[in-house]
Amino acid sequence: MRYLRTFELIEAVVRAGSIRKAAEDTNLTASALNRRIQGFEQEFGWPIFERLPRGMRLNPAGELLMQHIRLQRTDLARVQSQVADLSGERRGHISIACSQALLPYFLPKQIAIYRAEHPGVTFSINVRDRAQAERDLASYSSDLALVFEPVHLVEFDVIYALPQKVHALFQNGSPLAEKPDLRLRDCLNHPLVLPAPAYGVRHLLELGATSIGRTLTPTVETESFDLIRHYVTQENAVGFQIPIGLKPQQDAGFGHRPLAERDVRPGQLLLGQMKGRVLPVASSKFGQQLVAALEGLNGTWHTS
Amino acid sequence: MRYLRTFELIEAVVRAGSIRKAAEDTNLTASALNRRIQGFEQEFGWPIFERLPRGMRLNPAGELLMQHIRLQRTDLARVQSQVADLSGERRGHISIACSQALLPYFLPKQIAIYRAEHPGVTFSINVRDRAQAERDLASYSSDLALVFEPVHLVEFDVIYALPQKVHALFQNGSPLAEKPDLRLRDCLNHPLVLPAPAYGVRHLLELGATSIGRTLTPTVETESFDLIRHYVTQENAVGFQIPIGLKPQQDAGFGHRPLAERDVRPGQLLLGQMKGRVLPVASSKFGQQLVAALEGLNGTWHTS
DNA sequence: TTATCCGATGCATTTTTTGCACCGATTGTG
DNA sequence: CACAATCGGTGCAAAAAATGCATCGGATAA
Repeated sequence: MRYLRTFELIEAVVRAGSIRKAAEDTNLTASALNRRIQGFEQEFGWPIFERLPRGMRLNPAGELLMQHIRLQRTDLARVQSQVADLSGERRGHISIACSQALLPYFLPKQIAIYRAEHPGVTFSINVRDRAQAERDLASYSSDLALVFEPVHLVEFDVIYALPQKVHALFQNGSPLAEKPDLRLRDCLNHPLVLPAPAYGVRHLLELGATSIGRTLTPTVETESFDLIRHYVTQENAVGFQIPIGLKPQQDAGFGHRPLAERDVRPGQLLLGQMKGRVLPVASSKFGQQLVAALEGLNGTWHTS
Repeated sequence: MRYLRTFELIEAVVRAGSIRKAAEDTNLTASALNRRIQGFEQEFGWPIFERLPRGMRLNPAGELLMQHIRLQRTDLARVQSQVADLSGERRGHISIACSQALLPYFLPKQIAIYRAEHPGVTFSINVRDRAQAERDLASYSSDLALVFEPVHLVEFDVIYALPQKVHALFQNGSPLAEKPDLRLRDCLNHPLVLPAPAYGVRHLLELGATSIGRTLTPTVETESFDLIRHYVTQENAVGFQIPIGLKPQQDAGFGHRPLAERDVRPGQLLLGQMKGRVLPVASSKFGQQLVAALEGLNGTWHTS
């Protein structure tokens, strides 16, 4: 879009931090770029950058303008998506902020299903923790968020909520597989492989441990759910995950089963969007498909 | 704003209905304008106009684009207003859709009060009936609406609601001024000067008349509240208005008093904005001032 | 039929944008 | 302290884009 060029250039300067660097990125001369910025500021009525001896930085007015630029961009994308939709061809781009647990099975399958019917649609999958996901929505970086136990819930419209018990992962042949009911205290006797404190699973485990007067002392603490899954096959340790990221029969060398609800309360996997925002057609339809898929899981082992 | 020029031109073509007419309005050649439209359509990816033998008309894609253009414009205005606000000077433009009753006293006074403190702010006052007012908000033509008994109330965020009894207007010396309690049936014996059916006062009167088994047969029916006020000074007729458009002591040759509540239920004067929209600073502050002013009226004769 | 109004297009002209060379100012370094 | 390295800003000429003019072909109304 030619008429959005000025905005692109402004964003380039913001990213690069100086006109000269931004000029290289945008295949322009520093002088040309400089004058476009100055020209815009004149039209806009106020400077949007602070001139520092080492470059340019947005001033408060510039920050406000950036919000406008982002809104403008995503709203144009929405219109184009809707226009494509009414001419029959479903095009567009869907950007999702999601928890790691969705990566191995759920999202790949859902994306494949959607793309089978609408090959013109492309996807961005951004792995975000629960706080970042909300920021992503607020800055229009993502259309949909699918996260476990988000924190704030302001500016967040919940489209669907799927309950998820916390599952314990253990080596094949572990005695944990035998008990009629899996208690948290039994797990705590093993070495623990825990997600970092920012994650919802960890938060629920901390709550459960506190209520029985214990503290969690992780042997391995990580941000990678993948590592948790693989580590329990190496040592007789216990890891924790939510079932949507697990297969019903794990044949990768470990087993899993839900923790007793009285020890660790189930969390919620929330599908949401930014409050009040009208999504592009593609994102909206994909959201509907996700709701249907999540509804299908509800009541099955995936939620237990 | 130079970069919005294309949008202005598109709007000009929409208004004029043909490129050649729009070219005159915009001080351009038809050829230049034509090529800008074509250029935009190419960038946008789809035609936005239908080429008719007698001119141009928006196609469905164009209608969607117009929504975007309007949003874009008003959001830019919001940003500029906020920027002006943070640099101390309060600038901006406030657009209000309102009922006629607000014109004689209430709005002029409020605008004057606001402008005394913020001379940089300008106003548009658009007289709209209750249905049009909502459309104005939805199309971003107005920031605030101050209307009596709006109809739909979808997409409408009520900021404040002020109860308003329907008042009867009559010639000085009319027997209607004497009765201890003014009943609707007493008014119906006089010639009636009624607002057109689209107006809230008329609607409430119709309801009241129906409930006592009468019908309203207006001697004069008009869209002008001003005419109603003046007509009752000419003939011994009865007109109807809401008190916010009246002085406590009418010295213009007529008196007024509220109808009994059991005959005609009071309506509500609603201050509102479009649901979910973030208003520019100026509009937002003026809205707060209006709320304070309306609160001050509540409980006084203005609402009785 | 004829006159009229419409959008589209080739070509010359005007306006705008860009690149180049250079300035003054600030900062970090030896 | 000098010196090199950046930074944003500016005058001027070249390149690119937008515009105006003349004109075409098609549809419509009188």
